[in-house]
Amino acid sequence: MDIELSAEGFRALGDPVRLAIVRFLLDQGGVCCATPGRVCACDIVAALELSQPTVSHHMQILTRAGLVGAQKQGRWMFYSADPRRFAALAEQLRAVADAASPIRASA
Amino acid sequence: MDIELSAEGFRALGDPVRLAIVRFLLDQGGVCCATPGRVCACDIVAALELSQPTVSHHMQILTRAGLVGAQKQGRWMFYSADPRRFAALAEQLRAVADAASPIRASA
DNA sequence: CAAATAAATTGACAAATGTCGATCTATCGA
DNA sequence: TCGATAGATCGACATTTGTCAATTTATTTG
Repeated sequence: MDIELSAEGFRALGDPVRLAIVRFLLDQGGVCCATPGRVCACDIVAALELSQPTVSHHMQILTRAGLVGAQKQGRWMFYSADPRRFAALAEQLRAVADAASPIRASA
Repeated sequence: MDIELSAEGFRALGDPVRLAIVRFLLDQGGVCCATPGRVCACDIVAALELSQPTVSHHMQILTRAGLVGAQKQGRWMFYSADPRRFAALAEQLRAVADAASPIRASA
């Protein structure tokens, strides 16, 4: 319901690189150190061919927006998409779609 | 499916002012010249207390992203949220939520 | 402890973004 | 035709954003 919070979520998704990262998190193609359902930062760097600081920056934005969970394990940071947050944002858009439906209660 | 296109949609939603505009489009509280289901730019300027050029700019972003439809009628521009686009984006987020579900097929 | 590795932080910089005042264009009404 | 009004466009400006090289921090291993 909080507009500022929702905007942060959508803004985090409003970048092609970050959408690609999210997609990669789902694919989690079992690269070097991937555990089922989790992907480490190094995998993302390797897969998307971006510099390590750039990936770190994007992950910070995604985690701060609550879209991605981070979990440190030894040297590695494991990331995973948080289904609840995605579901919540999906719900909001669905609500707009329904409210904006051409079939509207005429006054 | 097109990442660049999706990113444009989410980016357009990633601003508190534009979210407020979308919400206002749904409320369409029957201000000065509002027709049921449509709101003119002047209503938005009045309601959100932004300058007219600023509103014009935001509406351009929303329409370019396909989230809002624009229709000129006489002196007025009527805007309305496009349910299809919102539904499409909602679907994408829902798909991520489902794919990222903690209950995953173990290999 | 020392070398190596994963990731965060810092500093820099170009590009994009949000905002407004001023102006221009189009349309309506007298 | 003229004045008023709705909205777009232009120009400017500060802020934010995306990116990387260089450095720092933390952890594992020889």
